[in-house]
Amino acid sequence: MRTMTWNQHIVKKNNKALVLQLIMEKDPISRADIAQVSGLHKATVSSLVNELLEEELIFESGPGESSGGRRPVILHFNKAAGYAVGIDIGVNYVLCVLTDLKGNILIEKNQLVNRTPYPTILGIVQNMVQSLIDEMPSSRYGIVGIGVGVPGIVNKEGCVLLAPNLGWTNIQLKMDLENLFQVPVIIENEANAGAFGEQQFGAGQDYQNIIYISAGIGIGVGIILNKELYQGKNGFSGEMGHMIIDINGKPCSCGSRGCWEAYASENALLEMANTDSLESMIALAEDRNQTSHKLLGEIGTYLGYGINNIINTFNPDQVIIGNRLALAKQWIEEPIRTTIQNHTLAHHQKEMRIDFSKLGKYSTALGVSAFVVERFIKEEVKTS
Amino acid sequence: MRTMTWNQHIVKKNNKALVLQLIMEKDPISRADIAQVSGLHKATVSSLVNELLEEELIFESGPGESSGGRRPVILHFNKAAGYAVGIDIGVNYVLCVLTDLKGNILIEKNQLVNRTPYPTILGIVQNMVQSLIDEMPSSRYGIVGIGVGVPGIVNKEGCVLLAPNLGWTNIQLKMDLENLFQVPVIIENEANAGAFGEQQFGAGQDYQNIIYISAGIGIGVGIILNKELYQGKNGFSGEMGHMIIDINGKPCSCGSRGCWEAYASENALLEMANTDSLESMIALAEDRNQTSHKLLGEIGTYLGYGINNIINTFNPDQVIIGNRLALAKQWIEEPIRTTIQNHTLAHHQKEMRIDFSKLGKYSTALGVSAFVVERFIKEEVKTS
DNA sequence: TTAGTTTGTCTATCGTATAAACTAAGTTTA
DNA sequence: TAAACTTAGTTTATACGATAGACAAACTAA
Repeated sequence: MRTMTWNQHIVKKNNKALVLQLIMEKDPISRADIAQVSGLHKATVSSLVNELLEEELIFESGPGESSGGRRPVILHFNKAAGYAVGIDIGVNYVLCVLTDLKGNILIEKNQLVNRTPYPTILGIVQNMVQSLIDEMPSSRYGIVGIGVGVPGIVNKEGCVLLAPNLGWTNIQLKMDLENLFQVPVIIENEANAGAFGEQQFGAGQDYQNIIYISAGIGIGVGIILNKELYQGKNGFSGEMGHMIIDINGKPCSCGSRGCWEAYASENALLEMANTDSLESMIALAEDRNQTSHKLLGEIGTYLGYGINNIINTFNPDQVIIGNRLALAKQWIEEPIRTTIQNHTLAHHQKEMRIDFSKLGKYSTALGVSAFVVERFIKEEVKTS
Repeated sequence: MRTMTWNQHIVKKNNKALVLQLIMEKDPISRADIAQVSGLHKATVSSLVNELLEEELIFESGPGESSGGRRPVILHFNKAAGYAVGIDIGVNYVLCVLTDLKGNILIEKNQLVNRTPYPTILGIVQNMVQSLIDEMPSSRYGIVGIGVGVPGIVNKEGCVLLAPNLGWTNIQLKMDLENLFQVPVIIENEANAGAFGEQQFGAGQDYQNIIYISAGIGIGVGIILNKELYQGKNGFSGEMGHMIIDINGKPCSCGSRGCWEAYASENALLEMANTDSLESMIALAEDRNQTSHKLLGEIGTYLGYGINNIINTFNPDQVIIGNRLALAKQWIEEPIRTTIQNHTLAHHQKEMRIDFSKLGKYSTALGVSAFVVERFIKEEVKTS
């Protein structure tokens, strides 16, 4: 056992990370501002900033506005120092984005697929990533990594243990992609990635404890506590789609009964409606079709039951509803809120926000891209 | 805004805390061992140890066994440097313990109460604590604090917002006790405290992510993630007793329907059995009374449903069942395990432990006492 | 002009961890 | 039994990073 030990190197590393983080967050910022806001001495800031300049993680632009004395030198985060690839593998699509270090999408590739055996998907991914790399502008660090979001159970070693809707078991996705592209690869569950995406760039930027509900064909949940993703012992946390909300309820494909996702997922909706597309349901509802309206409302209510459980469990700052069912916001928001009001403990409702995804279909891809960038920054600041 | 900044003082503080923690954990330990296991240089260890000796947080005993050279000086944690008071306020009792800094109980006071208006309870607590203080051995730091576990919703400012089974609302318990005894006071939800108690001294000592189920008159849950208590935004986390497990189920006192504690708590059991004591139910079961046996089994099954939800949500290392229903371990363990096996996702079951409380009725009192000690140690190491 | 202010750098100093020499006290070996 | 080796712990010198404060640069205000 070798416990965490503390020395000056750690101090420097952390201060450097702090300075960089401040520059990233408040982009046009001067050395003096950093010193004031961080509490570090201006000499310390100066030396750390100079190192970051040499590493091209930041750059200077001309002098800024004077506030009664010498004009400050304005610093910027060099979001183009490298690029990250974020991939969202869905049941009938693969979405692939190239982002800069701030999560802006530069290039986007989207491909529909009808069958999902692993070799097929791996081939598609390989082609998409290769074409992103070919089109990518040149930069100091190039591709800093590849992130992939998968609708299934992923362990901490980047192996997809089970993705029922893709028909995958024990897929060594991380290993395969690292062999193909020789860059760090991060594999995450799609809901975990979506949670991180919304927390970094979307609806959850101002909050500490966020539960993100990925309500699609199934339901998965991403748990952000104290701004960090909680993964559980093996990385399997958030399988709340298989939370029992009806002990005598209908059987679920997982072998249990009364699971939340058997009532509140897109699949459940389509089954109830006996139709085959969420979009057509929404179109019908917009045409004032009473049945569609009612069914969407029921889905909202069922979602509300599960969210009640989430709120009473986690006492979060915010619950974010994302993925496909967020498209039906107009029809499900009201029943969700009503259900919460009627069931959830009063103290837990105070100051608690329920929001819908802001990133839409990009939540997952941007989330994994952000994981990649985070790892890169941590590694870069450390080794110098 | 003043962000966390890093300097040498922090380094020293953390290293000192690390050294102290190692001494606490591996009690008979030498300076050389600490250096090896921590990775710190032996000179550093030596100087930190000397400071801790001056503060009387540790002490030396004679030389230990030689391992081929000079004999090491054995260091011990001075568990008698001060004492903590842990109080568990239940619906019909107040339990009050005096512990040393390692959580050993020196004195214990137990008092049954039949009604629980706040002034009455406060008076009882005051008397009990005062007599503990009177009987307490003298020590360098004396009483380092008082911790109280309460069956209700406690905010982070130590105010009991709601304790339905005690009939309390908005009780300024922390303030009142600090005024009475002039020492730091920590108020916590009973389940949170129990979780911490079991993690520190009981069934959960070897695990990182633990969910402790306090199954008593109601059900509360304490959440330990990465060895730390998770409290949520306001401190209200873990109200999983009011997780809906049956959407069309029976009404609960909270105003909702189908709450877990309406099915799996002691209250639920007594209602089903139409009797008034868990102990008599258990006695009957031991006399091979079929009805009692069956009812206890049903409670086990219902507990299992909720634990299923917990495991799928948190992917914990361990679930600990504590409080009153743990007394019925013999009758409920089997149905719990069967329910999990039949419902919970297979990957989540692997390496997952389900255990029963080891501290019994002391979980909560020892938990709050441990909170107090933790705060004291952190404070002591910092200021020097 | 001149004085004051703000930004940023440079130099000296301080605090902490570390390396290495050293002392202390044992064990092993010839 | 003495010499060589081992291990424990301390002392002294050094390295490294943050900080304080002096300083220079570049601006504003009067």
